Amino acid sequence: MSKRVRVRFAPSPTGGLHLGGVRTVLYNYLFAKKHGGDFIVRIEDTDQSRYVQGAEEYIFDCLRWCGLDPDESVQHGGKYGPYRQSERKEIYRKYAEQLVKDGHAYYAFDTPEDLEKMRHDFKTEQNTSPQYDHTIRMKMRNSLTLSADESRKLLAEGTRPVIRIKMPDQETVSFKDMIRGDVSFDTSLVDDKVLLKADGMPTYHLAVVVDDYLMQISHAFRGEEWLPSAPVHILLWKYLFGLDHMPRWAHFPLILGPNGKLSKRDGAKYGFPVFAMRWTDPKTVELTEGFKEKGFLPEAFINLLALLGWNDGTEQEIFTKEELVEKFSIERVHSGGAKFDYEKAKWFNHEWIKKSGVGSLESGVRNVLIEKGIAGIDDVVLNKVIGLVKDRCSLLTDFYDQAYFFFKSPENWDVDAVKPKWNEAKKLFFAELTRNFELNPDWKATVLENNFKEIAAVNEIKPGEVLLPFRIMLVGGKFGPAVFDIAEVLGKEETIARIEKAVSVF
RNA sequence: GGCCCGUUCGUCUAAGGGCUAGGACACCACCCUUUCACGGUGGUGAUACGGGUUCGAAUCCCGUACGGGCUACCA
Repeated sequence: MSKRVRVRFAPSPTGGLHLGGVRTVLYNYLFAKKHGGDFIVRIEDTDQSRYVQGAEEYIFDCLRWCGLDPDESVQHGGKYGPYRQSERKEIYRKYAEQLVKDGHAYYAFDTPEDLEKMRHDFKTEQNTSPQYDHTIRMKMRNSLTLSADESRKLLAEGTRPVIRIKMPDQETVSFKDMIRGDVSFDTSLVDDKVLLKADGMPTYHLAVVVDDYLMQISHAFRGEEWLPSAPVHILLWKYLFGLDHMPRWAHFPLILGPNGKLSKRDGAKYGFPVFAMRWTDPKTVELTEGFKEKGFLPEAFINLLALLGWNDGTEQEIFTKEELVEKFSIERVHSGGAKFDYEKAKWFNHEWIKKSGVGSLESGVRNVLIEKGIAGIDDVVLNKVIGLVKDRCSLLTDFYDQAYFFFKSPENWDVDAVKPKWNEAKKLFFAELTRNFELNPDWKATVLENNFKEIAAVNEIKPGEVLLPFRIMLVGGKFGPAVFDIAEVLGKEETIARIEKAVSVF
């Protein structure tokens, strides 16, 4: 039977698509693709008050950039739609009422104030946060405690009830997590979760079960933060559709920041991005850069995320997406949380830049240079430059620091490195060098190097003494790739111009 | 507080009863390089603690500690 794997997203204002989210998508995607199944993305806009315009598109943009496009979604279509939760409202109500009819759920009329009072009144040292559970449900206002007449009266008055699951007392619910093995819960310690809210929208708990059934989901993998509510979902499966149809579950470990949990809110505070792509907080209009803007390649991004909590058992660390699909196995995903290490992330990107062909880096590098104000970039020159400097760039944005001097003549020179040993003999050498370069018909690095050394020999100067000044003339400092390669790319006119300009300053 | 999950170098991890606990990032040293990187070689560095089970435990069991998650008409 073909596998159908889904991942769910809430377009909420709490933040952009963060590392953990992308990794969850990635593992779901890899599993689906490995088994020739369908990868489905669901949008959870159950809480309309939190819904943010644009967040949905943002999520799909991120997935597109990562190369993790779904087979089915609100954007991609599919035959199990609608794929947006708010368009499935009536479906959820039907199942919630079915549960009430079967005695597995009940209407609750408690107001937010009632609930607050309950949490206050029942709070003790042993129980610091009381829950709406089997011990107190009979002390609240719901269809279990009120008579039919009283309920009808409340409804007539316009009170909109919620539907809560009636958790059984003293039952053990267990399931086999594909990563953790057997996990079990005592139902008396789980509260009566709201299934259908007063506004008629379902909570995650109802929606996830109903949708997974109707959409014939075979596997559902999510973050570890969902583990405590698993018993609710399992019970709903049991009551509504039977455990035989329940998808296989796996709960991924969390990705941690330097001091504990990785918070979406803290965005850029860590000194490294936490989002896949730039996210603008709609409330504060605060803009947070993502891995894309920081100069990561999408191939490197999914590679490093895949290895944060999974490995194939060999010592291989660099994987293409195709290799990941082939080698991924859910059983090899770790159960422990992983702390994110930005240094290692940059190493992955560096490896990918080195591995990438000049052509595939071209547009990304061009954008970086344009953003830094370098205009009129020649294609041929850009390609040569990328080939020359890509081994020394960890991030796409490093290309500016490593290559700006190909496009901008130096304004300042590291004169301290030249001046102390600068003399007439060297001046003469460079005068002769420019004359030689002017007449040079074959502007190639190797030719330039030979001529350079010959002139040095004739002038009885060690090449080493004039090599560093030459470099500083061309780029301004003690950095960059091999000097003669730089000169070749710069071209005859520019090289000579830079030498003459610098000589006049030294 | 209660419940659940977890714990191997600083970090990501390998080793699922059996050689000196392996690799990668970071760090340090040396080599290469008439700049800086890349690269190469080597080095420092870990089984949280205490009990069991076993000829033998990082590995299985129990307890403790620590970390994380959940405890909303959020997801």
